[in-house]
Amino acid sequence: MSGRISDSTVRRLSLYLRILRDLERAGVEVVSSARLAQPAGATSAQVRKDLSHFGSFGQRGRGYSVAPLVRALEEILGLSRSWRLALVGVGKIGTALLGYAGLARRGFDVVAAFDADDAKVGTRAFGQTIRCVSELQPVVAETRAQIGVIATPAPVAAEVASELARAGVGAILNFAPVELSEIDGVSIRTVDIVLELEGLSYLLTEAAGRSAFGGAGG
Amino acid sequence: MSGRISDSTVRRLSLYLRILRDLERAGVEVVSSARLAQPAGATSAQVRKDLSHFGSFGQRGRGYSVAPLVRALEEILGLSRSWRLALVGVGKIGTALLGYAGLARRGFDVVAAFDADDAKVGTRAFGQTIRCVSELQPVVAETRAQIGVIATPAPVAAEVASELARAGVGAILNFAPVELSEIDGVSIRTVDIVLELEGLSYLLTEAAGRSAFGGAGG
DNA sequence: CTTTCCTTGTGAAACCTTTCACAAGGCAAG
DNA sequence: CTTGCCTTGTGAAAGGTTTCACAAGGAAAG
Repeated sequence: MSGRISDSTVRRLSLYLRILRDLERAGVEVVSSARLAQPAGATSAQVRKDLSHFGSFGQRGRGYSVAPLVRALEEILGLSRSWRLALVGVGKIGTALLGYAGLARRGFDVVAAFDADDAKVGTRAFGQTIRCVSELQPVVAETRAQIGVIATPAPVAAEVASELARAGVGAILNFAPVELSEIDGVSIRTVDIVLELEGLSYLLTEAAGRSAFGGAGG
Repeated sequence: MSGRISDSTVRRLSLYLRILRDLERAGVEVVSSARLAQPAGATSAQVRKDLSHFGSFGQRGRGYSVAPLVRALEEILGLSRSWRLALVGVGKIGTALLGYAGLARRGFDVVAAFDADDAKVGTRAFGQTIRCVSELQPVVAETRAQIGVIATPAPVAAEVASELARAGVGAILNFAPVELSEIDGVSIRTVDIVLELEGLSYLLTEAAGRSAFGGAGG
């Protein structure tokens, strides 16, 4: 078992965990790979293969015991602990993140918030005092935040990313619409809303083309 | 050329387009696949392969003319027009989206906003009057929104999705933390922040394990 | 016109992910 | 204990994406 695990597998594991927690709350004790796959939009074989990378969690002829599998997935994903987040950029998206109670509930605690705007620095928002970005390095180091969240305008995102890296974060979640170049020892994920919309635009355009020239119409 | 284009190819095309627009603004007239690949985090071969699915846009020995390639990509991605968005859920994320000027600038216009909270219904936010979700179907149909954006709590997201579909949208961008089941004729993309953070949690945990038991430490 | 230097477009190869299909094994009923 | 049913875990096959490597072709210099 366990070599290098693909990104898509890890994504699905998160999804399975979410579904399993719902089942646990609903009092379900045992679940089959098929039942787990359905709401995840996966196949039963995929569920079994994904889990098999980490061990044997099921029982043949019976299925998976929900509670132990929840604990196992939490362990695998590193969710049996909590993580400290440093948020950079308290604009619209940053504020939405600060106010999103779901983060803390799932073990992601914002421990510091930064902005470059002097009008915002020193004010409080959702329990955080906003600090100046010039303090980023010492404050992030001191709070030992492990994950940096970038919600700044695109032009400064790269600079902020390398400051976060130097301050010691091991991972960055980037909401700025730029592809950040790799930083050694730091895992980066970018969430790009415009990119998602453009992807949908492509699919809509393609569908329109098909119905006009190819398919059965509609 | 052109069969079924993969999601990752479309994503990269969006990225290329963004980079090309920057180059165009900077006065660059010709670009090689290598130069285009670098900021996209791709390889030159990948750029050429991605583009080759749609035709021949370059000139051997020279590269790609920036301006024509920008127009071609806009055409391919369906961005030479604008799209109408219907936003459902004007909470923290919904408000951030409404206030995000970047959307309209790139041709994604919010033409209707809905919420279930009576205290919000009738108020205005960023130029939109918030309407009651009970009006969703007629208003979406009337405004002919092509893309629905779901920024509601998870439990109601599935119901909202099928209402949007019935009202005639062809695509949905979902910010609720649920995997929506497929709807015929509707393309769905989910942006799930907690999932992204959990992915980073996995990578951090894995890295810690490696440095403790395997790697050179640090 | 010839030579040199580039860079594209693209089959083929390598690599990775998903799906298939079935042996292994457990549970329950009789 | 035996039979029938069910579900896992997993090699092998299929399917997809990325990378390689090079022929084809254009530009520029002499």
